[in-house]
Amino acid sequence: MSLRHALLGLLAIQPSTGYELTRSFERSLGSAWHAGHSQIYPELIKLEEAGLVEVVGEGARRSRTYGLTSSGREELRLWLVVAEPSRSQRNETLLRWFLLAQLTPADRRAALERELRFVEQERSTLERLWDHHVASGQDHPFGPTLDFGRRYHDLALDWLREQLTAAQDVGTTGTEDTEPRSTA
Amino acid sequence: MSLRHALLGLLAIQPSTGYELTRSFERSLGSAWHAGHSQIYPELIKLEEAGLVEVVGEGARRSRTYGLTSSGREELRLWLVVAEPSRSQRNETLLRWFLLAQLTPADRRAALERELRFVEQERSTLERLWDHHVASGQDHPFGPTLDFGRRYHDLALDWLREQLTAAQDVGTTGTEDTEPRSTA
DNA sequence: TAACGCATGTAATACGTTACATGATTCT
DNA sequence: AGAATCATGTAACGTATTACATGCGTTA
Repeated sequence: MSLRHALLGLLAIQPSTGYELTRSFERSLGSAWHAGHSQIYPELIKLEEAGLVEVVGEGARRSRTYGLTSSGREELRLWLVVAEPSRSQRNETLLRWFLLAQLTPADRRAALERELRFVEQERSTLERLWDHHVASGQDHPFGPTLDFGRRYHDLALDWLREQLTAAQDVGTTGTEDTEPRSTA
Repeated sequence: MSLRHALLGLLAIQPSTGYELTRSFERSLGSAWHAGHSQIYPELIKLEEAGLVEVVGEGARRSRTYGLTSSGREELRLWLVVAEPSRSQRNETLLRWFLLAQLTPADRRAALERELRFVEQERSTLERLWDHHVASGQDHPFGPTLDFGRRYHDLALDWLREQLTAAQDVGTTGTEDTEPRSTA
């Protein structure tokens, strides 16, 4: 039940509307957790019924701004410090990377090049955000997160480039270029 | 629908029973995707009905070994090379790390120390697996995966240690140790 | 023969995605 | 006035988790 705690975490940073939370998932928390508005609005109502959040303001277009209650803050603390973490992950990108070895060298090169372009794109987006963060001089709560993302993408780029080099060596040293790595 | 492709990928490495696939998720693919046996057995039946896998052998205790059919191999190829990837992720551990900034410095230190112990443990397990892999001289399909995991864990250790140092500085330079970073 | 690990299955519940649906406000 | 964006909601469907359930084969 991590959606609940992701919402509490975002509301601990600042009170927000469901709409703003939806964008925070896309912009700040996307690499750790994903949720769309159709999940967020019902969950906010459940959190309110449970007394963990409360409406702290209403604005234009029927919007409600939610904030943490003290028991919401305590629940977040318990989850982060006391509760036994669940370590299970789902990362479709990583799944793809780990299965690329099953392709022919030609297919593998094509797939690796697509992944490289994707990661390069993401990396440069993060660099722009990072520059902006540094220039602002603000101690934004997602500063460390941004830095982690930059380093992760650098690692991913190195690894993908090595895999691509390895796949190119196979394809240019006389080995058949159309045979799978393992004929199983 | 990545479970389907994760299974096809594992069966591309070698034909396996549902039980073996369950363990592969724990041991090899755990950092990319998770699935338990109660999901795997029904999915294997659906894959068989769809003609993507077939029973290639039966063993003791009613076990069936499944292998890829040629259309299963083609489906895997299409997914890896042609299909538009879905990039959404869920990583509860990362979610926790990104929300730690919302805790008091004391709580944050406690949580970071727990995370450090966990990652150190994982890292040493990977090192043992890596040593074994290198010693075996075999070109195992999860060799690159293992290497990625080692580097990722090194990055995570660096980052966590930096966060811990920062949290300790806050707690030892006269600042209140029991106040949240942001009083929101 | 008891315990353990292998091997499979299903039912109930919870969680997540996609599609449908509506209306308010701002900008051009 | 029309388009874009803000802002919320729900229904149907698909996926995942937890708990329950059974039986075979090996080893101590």
